[in-house]
Amino acid sequence: MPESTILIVDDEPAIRDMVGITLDLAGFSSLSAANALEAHISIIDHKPDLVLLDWMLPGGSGIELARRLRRDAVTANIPIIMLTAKASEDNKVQGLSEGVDDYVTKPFSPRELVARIKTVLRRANGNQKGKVLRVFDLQLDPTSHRISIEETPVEMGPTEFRLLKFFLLNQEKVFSRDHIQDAVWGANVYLEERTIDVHIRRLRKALSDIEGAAIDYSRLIQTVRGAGYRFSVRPS
Amino acid sequence: MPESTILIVDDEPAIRDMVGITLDLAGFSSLSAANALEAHISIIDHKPDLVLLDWMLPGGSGIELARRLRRDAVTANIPIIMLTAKASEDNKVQGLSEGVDDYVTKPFSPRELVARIKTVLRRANGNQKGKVLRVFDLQLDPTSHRISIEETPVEMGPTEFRLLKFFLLNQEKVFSRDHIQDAVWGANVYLEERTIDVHIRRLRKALSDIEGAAIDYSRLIQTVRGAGYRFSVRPS
DNA sequence: GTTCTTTGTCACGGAAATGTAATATACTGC
DNA sequence: GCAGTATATTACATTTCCGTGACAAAGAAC
Repeated sequence: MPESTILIVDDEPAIRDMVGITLDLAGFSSLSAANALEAHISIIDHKPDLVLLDWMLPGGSGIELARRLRRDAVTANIPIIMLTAKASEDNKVQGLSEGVDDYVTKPFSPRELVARIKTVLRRANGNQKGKVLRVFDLQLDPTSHRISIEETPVEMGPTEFRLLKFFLLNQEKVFSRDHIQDAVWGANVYLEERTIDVHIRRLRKALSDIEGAAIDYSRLIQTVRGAGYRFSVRPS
Repeated sequence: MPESTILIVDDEPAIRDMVGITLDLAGFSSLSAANALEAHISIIDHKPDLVLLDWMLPGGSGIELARRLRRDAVTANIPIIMLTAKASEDNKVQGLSEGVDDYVTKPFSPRELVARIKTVLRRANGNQKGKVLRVFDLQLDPTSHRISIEETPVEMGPTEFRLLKFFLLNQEKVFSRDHIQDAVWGANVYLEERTIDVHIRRLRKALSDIEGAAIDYSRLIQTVRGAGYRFSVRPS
C-alpha cells in the first residue's frame, strides 16, 4: 500500500518535528510548513493526502487557510484535521465549522493523533475500493478481497494479491522491477532485484494451480527479457 | 433497548447539569458540550443517538453546527432537537429546513423534554430497525436483541452482538481491524490490535458452541490474512 | 457487601508470509 | 557450439501475523 503523505502546518518547530517523527513511525510520509503561505504552496506542489493544521497560526490565518482550501476545487477534497488548544477555553473557535474533518486538542498523544488520522483517511478514501477487475474468467474483487478463476477461489499471499491487482490495473505495459517495487511495495523499501522474481513466480504458481481451468492464467504474466514484466492477454 | 446516549450542547452549565440529571433519571446516558467545537468533537468520538442543541450558542453557531452535521454523511442521521428561547415562526422555518427533528422551547418541563426525545428516537429507530437479519438458520433480531440458530438461543456479550450485527449488515466485504473498531466501538477509541481478535474469537466461539447445528456458523467469519476479517457465506 | 459477567490486555505458540541466497535453467550474441 | 547474462526455481531463515488461554479491572446483578 503506497503510504499517505501528511502535511504538518505549525509555527513551532518543536511540534513539527515531534509530529513528523510520530507520523514517520506510523508509516506515513510527512511534509511540514511553518505558516499559511508555505502550507498553501506545499499543498499545491505535493498534494498531500491530509493536512494537519494548527488553529493558532500567527496572524490567525489557520482558519483562513482552511477556508481557502475548501473553496478551491483542486484542494476541496483534501481532509483537514485541526490542532486546537483546549476546546473549552477558546471562544474564538465558535465561528468555525468550515469543512474540517476532525479536531485534535493539544496536548495530544501520538497514539491519538495517528488513530484520528487513520480514521479520517479511511473515511475519505476508504469507501471506494474499486470495482471488480476481470480478465476472462479471472476475477479480483478488492472489496471482498477475493480472487477466483471460473468461480474457484484462488489462494495467494497478500503481496501476490497486490501484485496481481497492480497488473490488472496496468495491462499491456512493461514495468521494470524498480517500477513494480515502487508500486507494490512502496517507494522507500529496499529489495534485492531477485525478490521480485520470486513473487512473480509465486503469483504464477497460484494462478496455474487451478484444476480444470480453460486457460493457464499464469501465462498472462509475461517476462520481457531485459525490461521487466508485462501483463497481457495477447500471447507473447 | 440498550440505553440511548444524548449529547447536550448548551453554554450554560446550569442547564447542562439540569438536563443531564433529567436524562439520567429517564434512563438515558448523557454527554455534554459547551460550544460547537466541543460538540462536534464529541459527536465524532461518541456517535450519540441524539443531540440536544441550544439554538442560541454564543457566536450563533448552533444552527451552523446543525447544518454541518447534516452535510457530513457520518452524522447526517443523528437526530437533532433544538432548544430555543422562544418559539418564533422564523426559527422553526429555518430550523426545519436544516433538518432539525423537533423543537423544545425554554423553559421546558423535564417531562416534556423526555417525551419529545423518546418520540424522536422512536421515529429515528423505526426507520432502520425491525428487520431481522438472517443467514441460513442464524437469526439476529435487533428489536428484541436476540440471536438464535435453528431456534436455539445463542448467548454472547453485547460487544459480540454489535460485532455480529455489523458483519451481518456488511457481508462479503473485508474490513481491517481499524475499520471494525470504528464501526463497532466508535471512531476514536483506542484498543490494542489483539483486542479485536479476542472478540472475534468470542463471537466465533459463541456461534460454534451450538449443539446439533447443521452448519458451523463460526466459519462464516473468515480471517483474511494481512487484511482483516470478512463475513461470507462462501467458503474461504 | 458478594458473585457473576463483561471487557480489554498481555504473553506465548504456531502458522503463514516474506526476503535472500544458492542453484538451475533459458536466452543472447558470437 | 561457447561464454556471458538474465531469469526461474528451490530451499531456508527470519519476520510478521493470527489464535488462544489466562488474568485483572470494572461493572452489573444479587
